[in-house]
Amino acid sequence: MVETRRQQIDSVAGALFRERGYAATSVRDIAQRSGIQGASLYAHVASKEDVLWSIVQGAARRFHDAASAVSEHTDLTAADRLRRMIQAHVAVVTDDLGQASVFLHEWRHLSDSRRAAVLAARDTYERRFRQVIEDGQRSGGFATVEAGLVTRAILDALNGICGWYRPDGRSSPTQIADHYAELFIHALKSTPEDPP
Amino acid sequence: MVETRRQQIDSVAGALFRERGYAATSVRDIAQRSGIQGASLYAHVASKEDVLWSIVQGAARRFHDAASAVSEHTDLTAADRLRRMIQAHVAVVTDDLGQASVFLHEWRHLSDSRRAAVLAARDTYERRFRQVIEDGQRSGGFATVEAGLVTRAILDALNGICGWYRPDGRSSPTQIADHYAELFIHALKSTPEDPP
DNA sequence: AAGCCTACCTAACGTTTGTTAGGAGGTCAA
DNA sequence: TTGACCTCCTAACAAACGTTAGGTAGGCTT
Repeated sequence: MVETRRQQIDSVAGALFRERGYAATSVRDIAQRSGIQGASLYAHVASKEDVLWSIVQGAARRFHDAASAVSEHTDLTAADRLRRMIQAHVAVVTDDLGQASVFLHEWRHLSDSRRAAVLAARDTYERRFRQVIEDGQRSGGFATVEAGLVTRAILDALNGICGWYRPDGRSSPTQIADHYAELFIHALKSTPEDPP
Repeated sequence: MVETRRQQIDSVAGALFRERGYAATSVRDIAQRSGIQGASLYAHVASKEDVLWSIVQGAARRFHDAASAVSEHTDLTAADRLRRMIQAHVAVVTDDLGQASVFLHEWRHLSDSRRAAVLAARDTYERRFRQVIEDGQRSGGFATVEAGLVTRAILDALNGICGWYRPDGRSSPTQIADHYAELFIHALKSTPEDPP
């Protein structure tokens, strides 16, 4: 499949926004790295914000799809579901660092209604994690800790990967995901002092 | 103690940089919220970057001091040291969200040499956490997990507090710190399958 | 060959940005 | 009272910004 110019622009912009932030990236920067002049970008996009929106939407869909695929497996234990959700999240983040990073950090530059839509999507996504933790607490596998705070800790840790992950680094996405899953699941496992 | 205009500017700028990002905050924004006109800011600061640098330096010092105070307690177990470091970190973050957030997220807008200095300070700070984890692994209290990855997870989770903490929220800084400390220390505790 | 469409270039525009320079008013010390 | 200093205001500057408009070249279809 041949990448269209629009797809290239989105990809280039995603990387630049990750490197510099949305506000510190100009349309001339994006165009230059795409191999065209600044104003030529407008043959493909309506506005700078449209590029941001396109990237954010793409990421939102990927995170949503990834989480949905796991959520439907109610036959699994909460621990296994959490593991799979962590694995899915890490996969989405590391598969396109620019896109994920923009979704996680640059959405605030969107105009009001779009920003509200993104926040809603992020809340929905976060609630899926929280639900799994609460399910685990109800079924007794997980300790009765503050589910909201734990959810935040997990997601912030997962989202931080955007900042330091390098494809040529020591750990592969799968290894990172497995380590993180082990860490947080172990953190949540009931101890003898917390009987169900 | 009366706040000087410079201190006010740093404080205001810290909050604005946290809300909007450095690049999307203009000197006119900072001045306006400080109660003066844009160009008047230059009676107090040399440049916009100088404001950023001032904030980043202040935060760097606070994080460093907080961690140093704990590191010196080699009489404590690794778990207790980690607990105290987490508590100290949360205290610094929540005590001045703007300053902490800028140190954690906006430093990349500094010029090259200053940016390098900040990165070095951040690395030093991160290494303190890692050292405690490795000490715990050596003494047997902590599981033999990837210390680097665990350090990243912990710090990313702690740094994420900048984004969602509200002084009028449900949890006080102390509660958050205690929950997070319990979570990560429990995550690191050896299990029966990991004998020392 | 002619016409249409797409994808680009170039020039330009109005706005915003970080910053400089000159001036005025208020305060303080001699 | 005078002079120096500080803190602000205002005007202005050069550069950068996101974007629009007009034009050209190439490819495709009839």
